[in-house]
Amino acid sequence: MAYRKTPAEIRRLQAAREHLVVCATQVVAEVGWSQASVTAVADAAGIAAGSVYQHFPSKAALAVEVFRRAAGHEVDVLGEVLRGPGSPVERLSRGVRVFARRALENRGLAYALLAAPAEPAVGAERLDFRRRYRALFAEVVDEGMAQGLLPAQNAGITAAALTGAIGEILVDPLGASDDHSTEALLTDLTATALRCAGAPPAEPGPTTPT
Amino acid sequence: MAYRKTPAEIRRLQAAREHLVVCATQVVAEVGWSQASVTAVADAAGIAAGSVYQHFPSKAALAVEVFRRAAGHEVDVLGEVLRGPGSPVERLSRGVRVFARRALENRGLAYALLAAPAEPAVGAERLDFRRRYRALFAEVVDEGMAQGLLPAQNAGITAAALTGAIGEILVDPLGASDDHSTEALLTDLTATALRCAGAPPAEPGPTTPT
DNA sequence: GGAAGAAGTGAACCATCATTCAGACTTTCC
DNA sequence: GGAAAGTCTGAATGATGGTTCACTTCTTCC
Repeated sequence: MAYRKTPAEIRRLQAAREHLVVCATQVVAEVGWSQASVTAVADAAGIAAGSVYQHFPSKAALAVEVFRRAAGHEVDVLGEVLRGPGSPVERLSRGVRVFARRALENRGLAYALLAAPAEPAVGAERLDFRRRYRALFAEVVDEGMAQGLLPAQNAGITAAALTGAIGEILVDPLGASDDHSTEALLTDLTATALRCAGAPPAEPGPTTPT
Repeated sequence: MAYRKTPAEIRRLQAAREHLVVCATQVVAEVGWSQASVTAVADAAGIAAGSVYQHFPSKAALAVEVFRRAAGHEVDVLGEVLRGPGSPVERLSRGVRVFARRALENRGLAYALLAAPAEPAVGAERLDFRRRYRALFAEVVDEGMAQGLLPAQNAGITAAALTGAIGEILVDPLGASDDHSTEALLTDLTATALRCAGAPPAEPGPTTPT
């Protein structure tokens, strides 16, 4: 007989899928892609390994979904800051700060998104993700140049440098751990980013000598 | 009975080992760590898979050797430029150019060294490798500050930004392929790097091509 | 209530490699 | 020449981990 799923059932399935994605994201943030086996993820979500395949055709598909969600959110947040109010230089400054702060506050996830070893499907997503980040930064740099606030430069390269710098610091965080040194790190990083874009040096902030 | 290997035999074994490492490096540069199976590497070297274990106790050990060789050479080359003649700013400029040019000219290897997915043992080596790169850059930046050529800054972060920027451009090379755009890319990248370190923009004449 | 369809389970299955090892082949030394 | 020691081979072994599937449990609908 026909069997049409009741709305409640549909919702339940959606919720189960959602729960799976959320749990998988946590697992990935904690142990990285390479350790996030189907079994580990299923366990974390409280379902059997086989049930994962009710929601996704393969492990890779689940991984891509996890990545897209998390990465998309980060891009959205950064985009809002970079396209928000203020001069291009102010927005750039705030954008770098937000990007870096979010990364440092959820380092596991940030590392997974930016750098952690992953299967090819995720690697492809990551390329796109980085490209979008760079496009956002480049847009602001271009605006800054148009307004005469920034010197002539290759905005794409500046944007790549900003993304790379933040990623690099994430991977080996120079021993930052407590709140104070995190703040100092953010300040120094922002200063470096502004110099990198050629913005006139702001008021001298606290600089941690190497 | 005792059996002492004849000098010729010792040389032969050394050469075999050497040949294996060289071939493995080529394979890694071409297909990446993840595709460089023991069989693939052994085939490339013209020996049986089992013979790899005459020279290395495990695949990881071979991978580490491959990495150390290639990475060590890169660090040496960069170190020579950065510690060579010229003002800190000139050296920084030349160093970035050399680093980036070498990477772009052997992109497969550079990608393997800097970013490609790899087993944990190689990942650990890579951390060290990046740290050494950063230390070299930071040294020059510190010198530049000491001589009043560069503004006060966190040299470690600047160094990280330089490393990250070059790596980032490598991973997604902005469509550069022919010689001219590669040169343009290097020029733009060098300019970005100098800005990043806070070097006065109009200062240098045409930088010495490597 | 009960038949039919769908979702959930988890042990079995299977593909992929790193690693081993018994036997073939080579070199040393008397 | 030949025995001992070493090197080389490549198929067998073993571990890992994604995927499947026969079966159980839950939902829908009459």
